[in-house]
Amino acid sequence: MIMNSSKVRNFKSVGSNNSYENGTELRRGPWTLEEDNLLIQYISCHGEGRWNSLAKCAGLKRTGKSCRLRWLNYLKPDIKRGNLTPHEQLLILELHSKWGNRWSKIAQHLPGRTDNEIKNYWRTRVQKQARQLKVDSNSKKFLEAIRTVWMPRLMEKMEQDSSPPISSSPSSSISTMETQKYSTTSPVSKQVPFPCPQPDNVGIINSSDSKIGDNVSELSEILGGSLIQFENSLDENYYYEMQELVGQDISMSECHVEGMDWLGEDLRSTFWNSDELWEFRKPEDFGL
DNA sequence: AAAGACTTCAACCGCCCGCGA
DNA sequence: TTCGCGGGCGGTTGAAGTCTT
Repeated sequence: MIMNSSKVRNFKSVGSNNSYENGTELRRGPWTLEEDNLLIQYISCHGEGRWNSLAKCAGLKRTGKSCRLRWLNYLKPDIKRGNLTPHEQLLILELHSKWGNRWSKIAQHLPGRTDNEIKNYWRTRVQKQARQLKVDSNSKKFLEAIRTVWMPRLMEKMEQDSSPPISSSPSSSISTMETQKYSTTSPVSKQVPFPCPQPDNVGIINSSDSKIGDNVSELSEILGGSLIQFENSLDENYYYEMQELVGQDISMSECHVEGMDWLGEDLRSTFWNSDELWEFRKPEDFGL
């Protein structure tokens, strides 16, 4: 895709330090179609790398860094455009919980997605929710919320998108079982508001011939089995830990904190974008 | 319909690291 | 050993688009 010309930014003029030795002014700001073509053609002939000399040789009045960024984030043929799929969002949430702001590392596990895109997603979607909840996006409570609300919803969405409507085959039962582990409506997940990573957990997820099974086993592989077997969390000690953490009573049967329904009916009925997932985004809904 | 507020995301910046001379 | 360069990374910016009042 070529630069959207309707979104042209009027960058401030380039300062004296932004020029070649020969006095040629360097361009900044949005790339033109012509520049994109120059870059694409040059790379297709000579390959990537040596970005500074590449910029000069290709006749681009850009810094090497700018060329590199334009290529990697926008022009590279395998770049995937468009909204992140639920599976990709789930991966980002999980991998971020594991690695933090290591965007490029996270991006390595999302083919066609760039670190910049993932970083933007995190800042615009995830951190936005944290702001609305008036919690730090790295706080334990917010991470809980991600795990107990957002991720189960993503799993549900993944299943919705990928599973055949009804089937009595063994593979579909695996898919259903998998969904139950994250589903907000399943008895199990309702009882477990806060699955913590347990590295020793194995095989939460059976591989199956269904798409969701593939996605999930991929996740499991990437995360080294750190996804949670929700059943494990039914342990009483865990339950009390959770109580202490939230500082309120949690009903084991309803995933319900006194005075607040973690996953109220309204929420359960709302789909699908991430904002909808957080319909109850008022801080008090989290006891914050 | 208009104006202001908010969101998105491409692009830039500065820091850091590795490598070769 | 040190210096310079290339490249990678995470954080930040800001114009355009969208939403809300």
